[in-house]
Amino acid sequence: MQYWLFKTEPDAFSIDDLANIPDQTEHWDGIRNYQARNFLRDDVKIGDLVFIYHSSCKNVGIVGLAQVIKEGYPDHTQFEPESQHYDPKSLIDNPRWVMVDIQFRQKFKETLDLKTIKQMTSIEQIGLVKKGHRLSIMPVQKHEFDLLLKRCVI
DNA sequence: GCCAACGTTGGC
DNA sequence: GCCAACGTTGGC
Repeated sequence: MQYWLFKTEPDAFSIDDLANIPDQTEHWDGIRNYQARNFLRDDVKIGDLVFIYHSSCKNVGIVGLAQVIKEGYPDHTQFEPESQHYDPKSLIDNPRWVMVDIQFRQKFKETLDLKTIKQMTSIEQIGLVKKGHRLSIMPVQKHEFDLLLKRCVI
């Protein structure tokens, strides 16, 4: 069992959107970064727990928890010319981009904001607070997950 | 909206 | 395979 952090812009898709879908399940499409793709394709497994992180918004931080219920499979939007994520170079019999399905687990009472996360010790290794921090899919170590979850208001 | 820090692209 | 130009990300 592994732990992850998925970023999303709440204006496009938020933790509330996930919670409000009838089966509370959504495919995490649109990832167009090779490192993130490799995580989705090779490492994200059924049962893994996922922090949902809101970026590019007023209240940046971890907002909730989801769980992986389907492992990597082709992201259909890469083949849709009208999609913002269309990739004309991707071949139907050799898809370049994959996605996973996740299901809502809980929304925290408060956002665990980035500022707080940065102030936490023993968490320096999480990609989120390292230089760059641009991956939209990143692994979280178990001890980091435990520390972060402990700070979340459930 | 700014801008630093990246990743990607493409000419050579 | 190098690397400059370009596009994107994301906090502020």
